[in-house]
Amino acid sequence: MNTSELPNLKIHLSQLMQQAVDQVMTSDTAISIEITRTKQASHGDYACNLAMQLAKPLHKNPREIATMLIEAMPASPSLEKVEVAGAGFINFFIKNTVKQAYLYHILQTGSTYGFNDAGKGKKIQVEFVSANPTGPLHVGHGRGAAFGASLANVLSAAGYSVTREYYVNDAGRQMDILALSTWLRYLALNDVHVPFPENAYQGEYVKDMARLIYQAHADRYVHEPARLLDGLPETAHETAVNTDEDLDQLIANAKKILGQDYAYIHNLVLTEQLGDFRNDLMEFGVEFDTWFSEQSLFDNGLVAHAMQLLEEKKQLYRQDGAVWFRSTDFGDEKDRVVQRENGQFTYFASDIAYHLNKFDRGFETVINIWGADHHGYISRVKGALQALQLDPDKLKIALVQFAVLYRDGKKAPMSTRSGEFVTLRELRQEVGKDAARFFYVMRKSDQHLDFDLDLAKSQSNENPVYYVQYAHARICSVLAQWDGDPAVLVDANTDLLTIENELALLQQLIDFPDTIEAAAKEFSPHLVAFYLRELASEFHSYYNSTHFLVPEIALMEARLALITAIHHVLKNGLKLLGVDAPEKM
RNA sequence: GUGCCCGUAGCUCAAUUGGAUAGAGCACCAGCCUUCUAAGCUGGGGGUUACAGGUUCGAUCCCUGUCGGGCACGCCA
Repeated sequence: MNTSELPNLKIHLSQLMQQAVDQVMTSDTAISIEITRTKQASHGDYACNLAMQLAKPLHKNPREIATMLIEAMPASPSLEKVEVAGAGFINFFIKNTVKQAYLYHILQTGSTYGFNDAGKGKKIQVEFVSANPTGPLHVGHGRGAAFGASLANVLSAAGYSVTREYYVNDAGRQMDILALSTWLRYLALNDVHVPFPENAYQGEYVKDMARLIYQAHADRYVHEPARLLDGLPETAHETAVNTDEDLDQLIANAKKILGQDYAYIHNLVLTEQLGDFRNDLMEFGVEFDTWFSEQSLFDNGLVAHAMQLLEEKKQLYRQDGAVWFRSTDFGDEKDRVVQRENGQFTYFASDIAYHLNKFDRGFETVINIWGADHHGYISRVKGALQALQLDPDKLKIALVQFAVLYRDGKKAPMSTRSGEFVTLRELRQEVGKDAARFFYVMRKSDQHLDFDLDLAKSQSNENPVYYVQYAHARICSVLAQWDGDPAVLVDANTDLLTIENELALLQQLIDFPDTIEAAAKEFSPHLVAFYLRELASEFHSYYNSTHFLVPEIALMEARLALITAIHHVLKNGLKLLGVDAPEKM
């Protein structure tokens, strides 16, 4: 058999059904032919529910239609038999020889088996994490990172041309607050003490950055501390401030006092934080093609440009000294401010410019991965796209629910500002990259995730990742003991793979490309995780019931060919999820 | 109060998006190492899919209502 032209069985069957439909149907009723895998062996390998769908338009009972379709269907060398079952299902039984023949295909494609061209090379962008560079990444960001990276990998494997992007919020007030926080800590190192604002960044990493400046420049950035509390209430000398207004006044004072030097502080904290993120994410197996600066949107005039376009389309108006976008025209609950009374653009304004820019860069589909707390933001961004005459359906928002941390059976507090959180780095150090990555994508992204730290730390066999990795390691171990040339396995006589376990494994291997395609289509990398666990389960069962290194050479090589194929699929699948496939455990 | 998401075994989660008898893992019970790694395997009990209606050949999935949980309702990001 020519292995390079092996048909995708689902596509093959749907083509057969299409030809049957063309024979049976005279009118051109709109139909969609869905071929699904069956759950039970007695129902064959694949099923089609078309006859039930056609019952109403044809005014006939489904079983009768099913019989007609089967009779009209061209013969296929791949099929053992086709049956009508249940209420009108058409069940397809695939010949064992076809399943066995797939093994050659898998062995030949190896590290690329499972990849397909469902995406047809369409340019797609995945923007994820995009956390404010104002403090270390925590376990909440970890979920977005794991989900986004896995989704991007899956999309890539499904034939899309994927760009992974991180949007850096380097332009806003939060960065000013971090710069101020760092400078105040630095002043303290120089014995200039001001009560540290309650709503500034409290974390230790702020003190670390302050120390960095102090060690390199001593008191170089201590200027006129007496003016620091200008315009603030008298109490600010004794008690820490805690209102937004007071904090903004402090920032303004800092900018005035530091002058040109403010940019140095601002830039240093940004560089430090981004460097830390990049390193942290890299060790988590997450890398980006583009780090896109929000500030660059202002510097390159893209925000002004976007605002001008909206203005031309009469989508902006002035009220109470601010500039508003008519998002209610596009289904939002209320209109939104794009430029504040003080002249500053809002985050929303730069976000409009950013999304306009994404489509200007030629992406056919743009995926944003957001925390679930941002869901109220969707309608205004899509509204803005619509106002700019872009198709809002080309922007897909994948909301990732929060990961709630449990320690000693109790909820762990999570607050970035107060510095009370478990960092992603700590999580990795405690449970390992692989367990963390797998754990994160074991759940559907729109489900809340209970992250039990004690369980994850325990390194016990409750961690599902070990189960899959162990299957991989066992195969490597067997192949090492065999110590033969893997090339000979391509010529193995796969007709000898006839026991139930082996045929089930073959079918699962055949399913792998379909799983990747479904995961890409549904933005559901968890399907890959579940698939891998099921494959590992079937393999472990096989391993326990059947000996591979048997004296009969032909039988041994057939079995080794099978487990080699499993080895490839486990490895390829784990790679999509950012999990290592160790050869020994 | 209004909007969005969610509610499935004791616990944590699936269910090919409307398909056949709702499945796994933990936990619990009983077995399997003289044999390629026991981080494994085999068997067992566990369910009114929160509740009540509706739509149709068929509903965990779609619609309405009730209850319960999360999130969002800024000239913050």
